[in-house]
Amino acid sequence: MKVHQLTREGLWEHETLSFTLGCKRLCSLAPKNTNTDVSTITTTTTPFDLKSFIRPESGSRKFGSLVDNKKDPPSPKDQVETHPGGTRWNPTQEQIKILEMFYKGGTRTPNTQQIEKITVQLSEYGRIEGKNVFYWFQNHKARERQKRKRNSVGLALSPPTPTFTSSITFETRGGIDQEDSPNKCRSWAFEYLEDQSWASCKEEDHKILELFPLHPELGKSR
Amino acid sequence: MKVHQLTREGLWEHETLSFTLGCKRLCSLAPKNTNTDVSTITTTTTPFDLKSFIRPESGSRKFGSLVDNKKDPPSPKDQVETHPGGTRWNPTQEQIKILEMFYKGGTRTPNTQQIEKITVQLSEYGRIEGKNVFYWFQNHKARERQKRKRNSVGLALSPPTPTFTSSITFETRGGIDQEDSPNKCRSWAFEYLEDQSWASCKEEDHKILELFPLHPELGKSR
DNA sequence: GCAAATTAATGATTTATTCAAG
DNA sequence: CTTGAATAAATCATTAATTTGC
Repeated sequence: MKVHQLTREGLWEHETLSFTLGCKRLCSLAPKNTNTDVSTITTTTTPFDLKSFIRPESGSRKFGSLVDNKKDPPSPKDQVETHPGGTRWNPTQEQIKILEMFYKGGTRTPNTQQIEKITVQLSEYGRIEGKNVFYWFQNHKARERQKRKRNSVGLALSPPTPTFTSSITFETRGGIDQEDSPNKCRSWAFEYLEDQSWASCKEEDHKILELFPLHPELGKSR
Repeated sequence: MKVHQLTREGLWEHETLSFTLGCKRLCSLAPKNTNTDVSTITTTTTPFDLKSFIRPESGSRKFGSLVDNKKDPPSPKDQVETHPGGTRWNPTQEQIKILEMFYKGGTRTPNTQQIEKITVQLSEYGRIEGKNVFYWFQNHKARERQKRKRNSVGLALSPPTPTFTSSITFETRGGIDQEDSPNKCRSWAFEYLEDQSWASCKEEDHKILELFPLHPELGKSR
């Protein structure tokens, strides 16, 4: 359904400077042996899925020395549900469950640290990358939003009882589950690039994590 | 799939795991001594601007062993223009110049590798982070777009000559400077997290960069 | 039963908007 | 008022559910 729109008109030719690169499209075929490195405690991914050489960028590994805590295959129900081919992330039941717990707990736009934390934990149940976590929250939030909107519109349009028909939209309002507001503190993944405080974070987990309340501010939503 | 559908009505109370985090808002006050580490060749930033301890997360450095190519103070015109206070990036003339070159060369949404490359290069002229480069392209693209739209609308609305009034919008059309289309290959910064192929990239710069054409595909624009 | 065809979900990207520093 | 930074909305694309004809 819905084929791609239509290509823009341009025909562009070259990049002035010789920057080129590995096409992500292709890369995505390679599993790109996730976490392991930066992740801290319990990582579970396989060392490297061969085939990773399909992907030019991933080239050589990089400081493999660093955290060489490369266990062998995962633990729980390992592969099976973890995108075997290596394309896009396919969350397992447990992963979804945990993610939803966070969501219900109020997490909407986790910052880099949170993302990595969550990623590490979820990696217990299958391969997963930080970006998957990030995207999940993005999408989940957006889709809850549109679902709610759709509902409210539906209710507004459909004639019958605008009265409280029990809790149809449950507690998705008020109380804890607010739109998002706080947490704008989320920094971006590039932080890893610049100051990879993550590697060191390992030892300060608790110390750091307790420094700030999860919802430091509440006003200033947008 | 589709299972978890309505696990929602839960009541979650606490975040099972004790995730909390460091607020980015605060962090951004700290310069967070950029690149140095990951960057490859010619890095120029100062080792670390002290004051970085304002930021809780940045804690200790991290594998300083890895690329210890930490030169001392920059070279060209060092600090001066590089956000002294430490808030947001304030590009120097040279940086803008180079960025525009890339833009005119056709770069719109550089991928992680490109970003880092560019960042390294630009860091010659002042402090800069990968995300600055990313945002610059995002904003520049968007604003060129809206500028163009505004112009075309303006022309459409204002009665006079819809004929070619020379090149008002210069080469922002056709030829080299197309909208964006390709380059969807851009991967996200999280890649650094997962597979930090960057560290190794240093030695394979040319090798890797020449593997793929910049605009591998042309259809499927959006 | 089962595999191709279709549809529904949802992961991943890009674009549009908004916020706010300077 | 320009523009760096960040978020939300829209869109694309792939996977799994499901339907359908055999």
